[in-house]
Amino acid sequence: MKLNFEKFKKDFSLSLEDISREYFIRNKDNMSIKKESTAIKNLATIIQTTLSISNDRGFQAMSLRDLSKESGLSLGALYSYFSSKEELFRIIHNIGMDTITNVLVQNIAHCNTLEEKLRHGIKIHLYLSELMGDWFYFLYMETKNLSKEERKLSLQAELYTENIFAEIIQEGIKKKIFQTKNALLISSAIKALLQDWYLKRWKYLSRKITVEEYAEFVIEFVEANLLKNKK
Amino acid sequence: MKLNFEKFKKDFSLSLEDISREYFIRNKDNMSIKKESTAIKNLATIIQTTLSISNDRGFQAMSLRDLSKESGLSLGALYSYFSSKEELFRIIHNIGMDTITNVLVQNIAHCNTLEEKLRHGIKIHLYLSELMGDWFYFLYMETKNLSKEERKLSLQAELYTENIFAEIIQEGIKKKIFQTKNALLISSAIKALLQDWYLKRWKYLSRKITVEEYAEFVIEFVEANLLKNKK
DNA sequence: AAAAAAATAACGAACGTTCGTTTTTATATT
DNA sequence: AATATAAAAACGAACGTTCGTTATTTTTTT
Repeated sequence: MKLNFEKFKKDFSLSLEDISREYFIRNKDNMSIKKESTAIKNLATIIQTTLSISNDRGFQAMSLRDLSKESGLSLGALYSYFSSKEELFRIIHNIGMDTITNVLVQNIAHCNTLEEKLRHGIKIHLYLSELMGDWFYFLYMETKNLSKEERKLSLQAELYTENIFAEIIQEGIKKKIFQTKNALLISSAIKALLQDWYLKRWKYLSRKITVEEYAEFVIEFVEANLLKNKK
Repeated sequence: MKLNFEKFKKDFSLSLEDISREYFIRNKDNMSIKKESTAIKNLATIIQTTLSISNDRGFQAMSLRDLSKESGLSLGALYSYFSSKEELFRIIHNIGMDTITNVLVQNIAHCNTLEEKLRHGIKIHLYLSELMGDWFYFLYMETKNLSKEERKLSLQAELYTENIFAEIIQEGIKKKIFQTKNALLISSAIKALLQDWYLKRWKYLSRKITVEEYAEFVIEFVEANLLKNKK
């Protein structure tokens, strides 16, 4: 049950090609590209290049000519994989959301104690964002491109994660394991600390802090509050 | 010495007009608008509208026709206040950076105890970001528009704030007031929690959490770590 | 040779920007 | 005080360029 990053990384087999394959299989009827291997290869390239340019200069600032040049596909070829720039955004956004949500849901393990549950949740989030940093950063920074209604859905996803922690803490309070008046604020703070890891990658990278070290820190930081008068 | 938001708000007299006035006076030689009152009025409108559109849809997504329409100034008139869209960005970015830095530097008070100093720093940051939320959000989300070199300067500003807290904590460790192995990580976490306040305004607003409540929470949250084995 | 995929070329709309003109405001003259 | 003149500010149509997108042609694969 003891989770570390190496183990998570090994079990986490989702490559960009896997993600592209799943998308192709689900949507092959509406796609003009017939051959699976070609579709997957190019989809993976397109997504990777888009994430890379967007995270550097912004999705709006990326022209399709940029994408063409940096992906090695012609303008015409690109349009075999999406019908508009807006759709390209939606594809990446939706794939990212779904993938992340699925991995999180599947990995929220049933631990023995609530303390373990809390630690486990924090680690899973951090480890996943370590492996899918591009996606997390993109989803966070490019929400502006969504319509008003789509944004609301995106906000609910934010609250969803927060709620997972809130529920653990609430239950802990009932069972008198945790002690705090601010269960929701603490959940919110946890979320902020988890996000900092992928929003400020450059900082932690330059300081040579590993994801495991950071996870330990966050856990300690949070537990110092929840177990304040316990120890 | 006891600081609360109401007091800070009253003492903080900087309006958008004040900021525009200072910019005008500094740059009047290079400006085609001669009359101070006109320049200030329109500069304030331009800045406010740009911040508003940018924070909603993104600076890149804002066309100058949008800005013209929503500010009430014609396309031609706009170009009397800046020489290019890029310059408009730089003007707002630089004014924002300078203003915020100045206010912070001026308000880092010399408190009696280190604990007070820490609390004071947290409050000042939160109160200021409460009053200048638009600017903070803009500066955070639109860094992409800067050149590589300008970005580096921007990152150093991020580290500057962090360092203020790091130094307080370091000193506290020396004097055996605080206790932690992770002074820098805690500073980094403080920064993340302060940023969450203006990055997730919608969330805290909808939960009706006031800036004072949040400040109290952050202080409590941090002190629980620094004073762990003290109480 | 037929089908699929990629590359090329072209289109109209929208962009940032400029500029000749008009409107408004301030100054000078009667 | 009223009028004439000059300066300042605002206007919006038009320019060249770049954008997303589509139609056509070429290349590759089966």
